[in-house]
Amino acid sequence: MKDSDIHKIVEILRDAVKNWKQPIVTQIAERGKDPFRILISTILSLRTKDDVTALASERLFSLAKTPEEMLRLGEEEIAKTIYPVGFYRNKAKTIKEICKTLVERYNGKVPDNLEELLKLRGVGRKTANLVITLGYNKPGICVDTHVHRISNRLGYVKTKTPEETEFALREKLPVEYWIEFNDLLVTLGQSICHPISPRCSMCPIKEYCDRIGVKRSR
DNA sequence: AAAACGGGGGC
DNA sequence: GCCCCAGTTTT
Repeated sequence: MKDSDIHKIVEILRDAVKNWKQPIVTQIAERGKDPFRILISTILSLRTKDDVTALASERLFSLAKTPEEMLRLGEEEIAKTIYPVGFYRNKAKTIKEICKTLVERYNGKVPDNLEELLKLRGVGRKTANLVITLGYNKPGICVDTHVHRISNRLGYVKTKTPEETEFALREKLPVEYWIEFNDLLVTLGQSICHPISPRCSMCPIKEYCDRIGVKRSR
């Protein structure tokens, strides 16, 4: 693709994703933009299917809605509640630790900037950027495996790691698209642009795509 | 750079 | 049965 194609691509995807299933964290974000809910839901969603994540998130938030309330739950209780998300013991520990830090050092509020968010145990660049964009509506570029894969497949960036992709996008992606870019590409990635054997024939932006690294497609 | 965390679902 | 999944931390 040409760099100038990005405007057309975003425009097409904006229209197309309305008809597709939205990523779970985006769904949760739309219910009420509570940064704490976004943060915890994102932690739960790591390497875990959407429906399982949604169920676990709903159960956990029915027990506690704030860091203070959640801190009163035992680690075992959290683990039992969020089961069967992947890495559930690990995540229970992470959630407990994050709540403790939020209450003790951040007055029970989720930080609204990258630097502070990244200090939290279990929060990497992907999670931190998602909280900033969905929770605080601030410019940020959240790069997960979908964004990393598709940005390279399109030929928009040429990078080896998600972190490199984030910095490359910061250089060339128009800032007005930063917040929504992640949601558009994740939705496309889950519906059509799969890691293996993507369904290129029905992709709305196929005419702009270089298909870098795509061996077989449907 | 690679391993570890981990259960569920698709094929 | 084998492989993959909105990652991050540890070795």
